Amino acid sequence: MRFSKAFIPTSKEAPSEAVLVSHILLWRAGFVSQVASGLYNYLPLGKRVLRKIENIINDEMSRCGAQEVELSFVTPAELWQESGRIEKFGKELLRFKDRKENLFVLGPTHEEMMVNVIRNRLTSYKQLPMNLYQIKTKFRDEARPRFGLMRSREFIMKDGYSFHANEEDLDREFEAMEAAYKRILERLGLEFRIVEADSGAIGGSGSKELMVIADSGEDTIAICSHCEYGANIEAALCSQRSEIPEAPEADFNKFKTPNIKSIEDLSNFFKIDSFYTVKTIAMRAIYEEEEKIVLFFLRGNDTLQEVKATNAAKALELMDVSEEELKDAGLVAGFMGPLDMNNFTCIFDEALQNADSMICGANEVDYHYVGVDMKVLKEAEFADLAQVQEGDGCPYCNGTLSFTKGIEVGHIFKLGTTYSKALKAEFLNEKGQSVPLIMGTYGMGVSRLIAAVIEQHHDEKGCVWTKETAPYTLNIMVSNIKDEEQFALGEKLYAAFRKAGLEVMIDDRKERFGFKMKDAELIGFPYTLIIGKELVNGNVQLFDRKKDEKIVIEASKAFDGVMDIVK
RNA sequence: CGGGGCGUAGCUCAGUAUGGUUAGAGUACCUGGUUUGGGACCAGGGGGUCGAAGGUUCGAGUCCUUUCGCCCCGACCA
Repeated sequence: MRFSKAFIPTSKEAPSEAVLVSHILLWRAGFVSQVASGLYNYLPLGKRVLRKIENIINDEMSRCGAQEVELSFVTPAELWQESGRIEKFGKELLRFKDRKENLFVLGPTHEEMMVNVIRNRLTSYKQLPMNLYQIKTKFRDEARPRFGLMRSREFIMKDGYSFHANEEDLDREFEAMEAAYKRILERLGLEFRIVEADSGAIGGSGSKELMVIADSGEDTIAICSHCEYGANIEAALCSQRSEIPEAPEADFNKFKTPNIKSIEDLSNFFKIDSFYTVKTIAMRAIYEEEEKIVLFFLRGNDTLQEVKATNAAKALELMDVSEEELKDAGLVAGFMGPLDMNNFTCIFDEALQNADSMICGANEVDYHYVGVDMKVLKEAEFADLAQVQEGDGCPYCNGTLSFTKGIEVGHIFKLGTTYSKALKAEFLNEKGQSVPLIMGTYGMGVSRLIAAVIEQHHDEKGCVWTKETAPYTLNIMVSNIKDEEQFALGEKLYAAFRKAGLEVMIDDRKERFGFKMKDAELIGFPYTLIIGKELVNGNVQLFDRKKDEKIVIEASKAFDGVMDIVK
């Protein structure tokens, strides 16, 4: 491509609404432009990068025997009613009617559509397993799109779906997909971590997220200092505390604790470690049919992990409860405790199992119980509710956990039969029984990956694309196009590199050296071949964007010299 | 959906407190010239329904009302 003819609107200044470095640079370098909140145009350079990433994905998918399809973006609302997700997705589903008044939605993900495609077509165990995927525009009418391509409403996702006759085969495919996703991210040159994720209300036996490490990430992940363990904080586990503080000695008793409401006040008041206090958190749990107050109990030094709590309560979501509402329910803010709470659903954190010598609220203003043995609570429901903290022990080795921020670029999921049951996608097994297909789903945010690559690969001058992601591998920069020798050599090399199949751009614009160099650095070509003032000495220079250095090459050997480095 | 901020040239922004020439600057763009190794210089030029609608006023970018859009924090996010 000739720069003089290319549509690459670069800009010295950043748009005021952009905050994230990837958003700023992709905009400034002319890769994307914004249409409206959460809607972006891909300009020629952006489209090329997009295709690069898609090619890598396609390559790795075909190595795994997955087949590419393309499903309709507009999907009949009926399918969403059938699966029950039309309510669940709520306003994120963009709905509209056609001229015949039929209701449709723009696909935010395609489980329903894919199941619809294969049901009554994958009907025998002999046809299994099957893995079908697509790379396609998705639309989710997010309440709050932000951070440029990172979280847009219209975005491009690779979504794959596999179908199996049994759980073992799903496990095998899940691992194969994990390995494939790992290879994709490695080829893209990303530093990432595959972490355990919350499987959420969808159920299924497991899910993993692919997190690109970046300070700008929206997710917090806990990673082990020693082993491979990593988990989204929503699902992270930790080992049991190794150092147990000395237990306070006290017989069971009711104690006057005037105006002592917080855990901090309580541990100061009794001069004990908050480990021996019981934290009580009341939440309003929302269910499909009803809503009710659920009480969660943890050790005072732990904090409630809301996603874990939501799962433990099997609720759709949890809402905060105001002091007013607590009072109406007969609860005393600041003095709630687990004893005699038969009227409420109570869930205890596992750390409270067999806990002794505890201090907890007496459900009476200004009173706490001391010396409580949790064993008095018969048939209490225990679950993992506490959020892991930095420094906690790894659940699998003796390493410690630290927190880092990640960008979720992929999510792979063992779905099981949730959708095949809802949409009645069944096959005949070896025994001739009709059973639902067992499914896995594998998502990867392609447009988000573009932003993630730049989040990790940039400097103060601009983008630094890796060889596999760059829109063009080589930029030939003719310093002064009025210099006939420079111009002629540039054209000659441009033709030669093109013939050799290299993705090459020639900057033949009537601009000065500095101007063109700034653009080259902003755009982030991995290599720029500078044909300039050194030519009178018989030399050209190859600028390496990542190393930020120029090496001199004899002009007569430019082609081979560059090919050796660039290929 | 709650809280906050901002809408003036393609982009960055001044002007709005206290209403008053023909609405400005930088940058980008066009023409001519000079220049040619780090976003050059000189001269000339094009480009604006001041987000929109309504109102107050002799007069509104500026005041009032309504509304739309964009960004940030939070809620939310298979």
